[in-house]
Amino acid sequence: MKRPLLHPQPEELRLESVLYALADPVRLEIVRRLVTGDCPLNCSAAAPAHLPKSTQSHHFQILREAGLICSERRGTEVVNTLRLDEIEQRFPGVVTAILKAAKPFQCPDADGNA
Amino acid sequence: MKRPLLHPQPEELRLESVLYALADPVRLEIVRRLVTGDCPLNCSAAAPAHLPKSTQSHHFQILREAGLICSERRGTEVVNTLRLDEIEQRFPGVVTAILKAAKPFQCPDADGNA
DNA sequence: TTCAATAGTTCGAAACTCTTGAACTTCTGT
DNA sequence: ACAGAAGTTCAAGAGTTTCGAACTATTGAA
Repeated sequence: MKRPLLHPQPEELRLESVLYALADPVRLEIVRRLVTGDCPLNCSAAAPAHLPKSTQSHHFQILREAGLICSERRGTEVVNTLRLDEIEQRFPGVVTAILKAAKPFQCPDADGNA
Repeated sequence: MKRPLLHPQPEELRLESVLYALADPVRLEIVRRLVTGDCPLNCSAAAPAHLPKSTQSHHFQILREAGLICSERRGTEVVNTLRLDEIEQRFPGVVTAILKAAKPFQCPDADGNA
């Protein structure tokens, strides 16, 4: 079977699902990594080290179905990007405030400045 | 036994717990009711109608232990208030953005103005 | 084309959490 | 002291989460 990584449309995003997805330390960390280096990361690179692959896969599914990330197959790997703009448009300030609160020490911006 | 409604200190608040608490539709609705009418509400008044009391109690416990609400016994009932200022100070913008996103239609303020 | 390696996904079982009725505790008014 | 009101605790069934084992898809040789 081939379920091709379904992503919700912007209108379909549910606030509860977004919060639920971010309420897990592992998933919050994944999102944090995706936002800091703003290039697509494959699953292993985005997830904390030593996390079993099956657990990884589960977390990425939850992030994807909440609409937080977009995952595409690229050869043998799946690369992930944050859907930050869409989420900001639908729920302004929510994810940015969470990400700010989640990392009180380091705050590099998108242009690479510290 | 008498566990006297423990509340975490502001420094003890964990972002994950706050998000987790707000990721449930029932609890989000409770918080929404507590913020709109900004007077203390007892559990039955703050919770959605017809929710079993045991379930109510469970949800209030999670909100309390996440640090989102303060619950005090007042005679035979327990009255609840949002700990909005403390949470805003610890995680600026997070809960306010969530509450804004959670109610796109209605925004009556405390004075009864629309 | 076939093989092995790499990157993820699916399955299944144990551990954990959520929901809810039943029983219990606290406080108030009579 | 008793009945009633408001919550809490307990226990059981349903639903999740975690993670190893088996599986699938893609690539790059041989």
